[in-house]
Amino acid sequence: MPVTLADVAQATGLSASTVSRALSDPDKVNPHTRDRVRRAARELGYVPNQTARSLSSGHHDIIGLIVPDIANPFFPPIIKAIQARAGLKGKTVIITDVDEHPGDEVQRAQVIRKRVDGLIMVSPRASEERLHELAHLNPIVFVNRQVAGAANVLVDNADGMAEAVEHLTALGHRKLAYLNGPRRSWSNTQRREAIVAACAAQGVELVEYGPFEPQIQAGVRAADLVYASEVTAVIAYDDLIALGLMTRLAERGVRVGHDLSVIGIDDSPMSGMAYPTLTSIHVPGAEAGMTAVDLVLGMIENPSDEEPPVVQLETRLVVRGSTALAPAT
Amino acid sequence: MPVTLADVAQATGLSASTVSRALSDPDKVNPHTRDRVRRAARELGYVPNQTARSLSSGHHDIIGLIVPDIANPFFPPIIKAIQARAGLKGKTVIITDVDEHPGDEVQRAQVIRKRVDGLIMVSPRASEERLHELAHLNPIVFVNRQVAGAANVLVDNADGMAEAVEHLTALGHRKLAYLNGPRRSWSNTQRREAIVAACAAQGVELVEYGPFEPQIQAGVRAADLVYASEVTAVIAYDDLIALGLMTRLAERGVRVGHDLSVIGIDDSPMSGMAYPTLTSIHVPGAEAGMTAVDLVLGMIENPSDEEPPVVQLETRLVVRGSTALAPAT
DNA sequence: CTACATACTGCAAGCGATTGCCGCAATACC
DNA sequence: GGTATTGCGGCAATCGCTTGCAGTATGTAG
Repeated sequence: MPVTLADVAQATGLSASTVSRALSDPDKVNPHTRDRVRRAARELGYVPNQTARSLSSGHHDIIGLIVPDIANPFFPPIIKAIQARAGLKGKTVIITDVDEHPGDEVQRAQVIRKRVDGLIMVSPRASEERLHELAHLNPIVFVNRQVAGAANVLVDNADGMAEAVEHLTALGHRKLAYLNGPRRSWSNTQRREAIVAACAAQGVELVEYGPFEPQIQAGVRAADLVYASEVTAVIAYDDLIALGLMTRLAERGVRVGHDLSVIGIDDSPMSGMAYPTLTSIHVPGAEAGMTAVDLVLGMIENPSDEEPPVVQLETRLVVRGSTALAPAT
Repeated sequence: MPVTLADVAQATGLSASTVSRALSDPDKVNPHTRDRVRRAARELGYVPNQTARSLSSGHHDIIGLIVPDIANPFFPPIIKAIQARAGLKGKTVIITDVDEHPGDEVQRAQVIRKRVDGLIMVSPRASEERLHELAHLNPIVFVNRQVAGAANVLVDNADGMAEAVEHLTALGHRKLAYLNGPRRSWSNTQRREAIVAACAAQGVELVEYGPFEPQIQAGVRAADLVYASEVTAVIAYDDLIALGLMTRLAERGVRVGHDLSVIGIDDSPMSGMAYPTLTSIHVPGAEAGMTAVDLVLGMIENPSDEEPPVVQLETRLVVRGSTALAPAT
């Protein structure tokens, strides 16, 4: 039913090889022939069968992307950055959402890997050992998650976190809370350690709550814990939790940015749109995505056996309306 | 380098055909042989080459999904519903975000189509003619966009819109604004016509603004227009615009849900989390997604030449905190 | 006029699976 | 015990395209 290369060949009286070359390697064929082929292809409505092409050529011109949860606003900008960058290089991106099921990640990666030239996994949740199994299906790069022996694009939370604590102390806060993310989250470990270090360095008292899932609902739940405590400022594992927190606090009559300061992490698009606007630690997701694409593409072009590259990106605090002077005691 | 079927065949002393059957059609082979093959495959680390499998079998066990913008919170629930439903039936979903570039949609669809067994396009932005070209690459189903001659899952905005206007008039509002979505958006046309009809039916004065892009920023811009007008209630093309509107109005000291009522459309996850919570017209995205999957799968199983199915889903109003009695004049 | 590049194009061998058809042996039946 | 059945497994064709190699024609040089 569908038009194949052979049909075009027959229509033009040429061989399949020539048609193939005319279409995908124009320099190797006589300009006149090329045009004739192109015209015929167009007229017949020929669309190359990518599957066949991949099978014989060995590449797909696709890069695979695995994210934990597209509903989390942290990811879309990353995804878009990746798509844009890949598009620039003539690659298509296919996205898979594993819906926060760590168990699926590895398996999905294995399957997808067979259909793409390279893989990018953003913030994978699976255990280090399991991810390690994946390191071998090069090219693969892990974003926002350290996996020894594999290409990594990492985000260093320390700077931003230090800035955040510094910002709060400057505003007079002396006791603050950290709302933990998922217990097994690598990011949470990083962030938690960074804040503990920052608080210790700056002599601020820290209490912890959680773990909380990176969802608005969890922030709502967190709000009541915070409300009952005596902290004057809160740093949340991510913007979603911060947002849920703010909403719930507003309901209970707490004026965020006045009675209580809140800082989120990720600097997702929502943070500028909440009310009050959310002070947040900017995580360079888009840059990370673009870097990841460059790494994958690089690894595709010259697959070396050298130690895979590791890139570190930095975070910084973006101050908005949710942080203010500590209330007088 | 990679282990192939032939390798497993050689290792077991069997033929490739037998190995193939043992792996993908277990009943056609002796249990003992089957186990032997499985073990060998496991030991060798054999992973079937999906590309080859697709080429020869003609199917991919994948369904393609094209969405305009994953950053728009309206889509993730749909995407997840689609993935869940497809997963249940043993299919994988690959997502492509066309980033609101209508021009890309058709081309992307053509390309993707070659790698999947069926296609779902959610809220495509391209013109009807262009979409019509796609109708032929069956199975394909359009969600939230009517394309004559193709399978459709449509959402009827009329009910929800009527409820919304009714709700507002019951609260005493007599003059309201509609914030238009993108000019060429099919949904916007539907919604606009529905609200015009509802207002006419209920004797309410209507003013229109826009078009606005479905983004929070656009809502911010809309806010100033609304502020300067004399309406007491606003219905926005979607929740994002409504959210941006509310944020900006809050900044300007307008108490939404008191001085002014706001209704969004989509009932996206954000709406319950804003402050005040956003009254919104619930659009059954998840149901639409699931239905779409069922349609595609159905069309794959028995490709008929009959008129492709069209399913209509309904909307309803979900009242939250952003709507209240009209202020006394 | 022969000899040798040069430029295109065709041949045919894959890529790695699936699958219809056939043959063989073991089992069943009478 | 002879023949019809049935169950397994192998052969080989096929999916649609790419690509190394070889062949032919044209052009240039000697």
